[in-house]
Amino acid sequence: MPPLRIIFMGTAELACASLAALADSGDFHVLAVVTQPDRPKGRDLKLQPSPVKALALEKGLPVLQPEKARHEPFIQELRALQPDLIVVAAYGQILPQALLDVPRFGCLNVHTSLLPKYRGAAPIQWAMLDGEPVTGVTIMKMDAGLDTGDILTQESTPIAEDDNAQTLHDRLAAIGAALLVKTMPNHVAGKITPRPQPKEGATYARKITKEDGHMDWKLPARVLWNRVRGFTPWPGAYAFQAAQPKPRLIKLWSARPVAGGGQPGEVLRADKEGVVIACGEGALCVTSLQKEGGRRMEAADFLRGNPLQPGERLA
RNA sequence: CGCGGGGUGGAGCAGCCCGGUAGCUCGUCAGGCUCAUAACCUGAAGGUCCCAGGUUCAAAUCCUGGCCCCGCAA
Repeated sequence: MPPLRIIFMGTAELACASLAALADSGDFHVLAVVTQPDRPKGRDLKLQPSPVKALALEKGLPVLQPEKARHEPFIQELRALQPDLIVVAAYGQILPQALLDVPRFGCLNVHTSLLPKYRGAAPIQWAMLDGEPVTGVTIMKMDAGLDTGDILTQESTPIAEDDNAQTLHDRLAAIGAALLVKTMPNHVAGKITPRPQPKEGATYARKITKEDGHMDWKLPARVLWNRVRGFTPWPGAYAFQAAQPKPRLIKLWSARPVAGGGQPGEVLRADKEGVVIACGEGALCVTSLQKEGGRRMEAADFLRGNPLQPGERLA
């Protein structure tokens, strides 16, 4: 059997593992990589290629960057490539039915949740924020809805206490890539019967915003602990320390719930073990933190030059 | 040129505005105290103050250029 003719559509870092797996396998011929146009990024607001584009160039694969994938001229361009299959992972645009109809074996999507739970933009973070014990990856046959396509395969992974959104992301990316290359041949061979998603239990994982990372100390420590993990590395869990001329933003990189009580936001202790902050219920021991302008530090290092006194309130 | 903070013994910071002896907390090493210690006491070692120019009698400090790290914004 000749290699499957594949078009890969992806943008974010998450998609890179899948693209690499496809490109490195002899079973697939990647005709083109579709990714979002370069965007201004970084401190100089310079145009930056997406992680997927960077990888594609490294692999010597042709790159397409349409502003809108749904526009007819672009869909015709894809059609002309005569792909057998399109694989989509963290691409960032909704694809219309006309595009989904291009490849004869349809479009597959790598989604980082156990669908129908956590459809949408931020499934990894929300699974963690909700304190789920388990999450996973779903390979689905795409339809025109938002992550509503029929399920081909799924693989789960437990969410560990020391996981954060970054570690979970990396693990899911790897699992997804492996599951994808395993699923594709079986799908093409008709060995998999697509299962419609259960009607019950569907949830939507809305996009995370910068503001979500602002800690609300009135919430229970358990909830804030999940937020610290779920918002690391982006947007980061943060709080403000009173300072002149303006409050200083402090990012909380890692923490664990501990016993304790006090006014929400009050620093109860600050030593090499960490900075213990009272929450609405219980307390949070922050073990790794970073002030604006500074680099990330363990609590002991941070406190040497940035004293936090018991009684001080964070907002 | 999007806005801003920073680079000072091994770690984290102060000193810079207002040039003139390298400071603090911690770590390290040695000694002491102690049943003992991550605790306490005493002492010591350890620094091209990011780099290159400039101003000056004198630069960590002021000026110019460069490199690197980070927060915001996107």
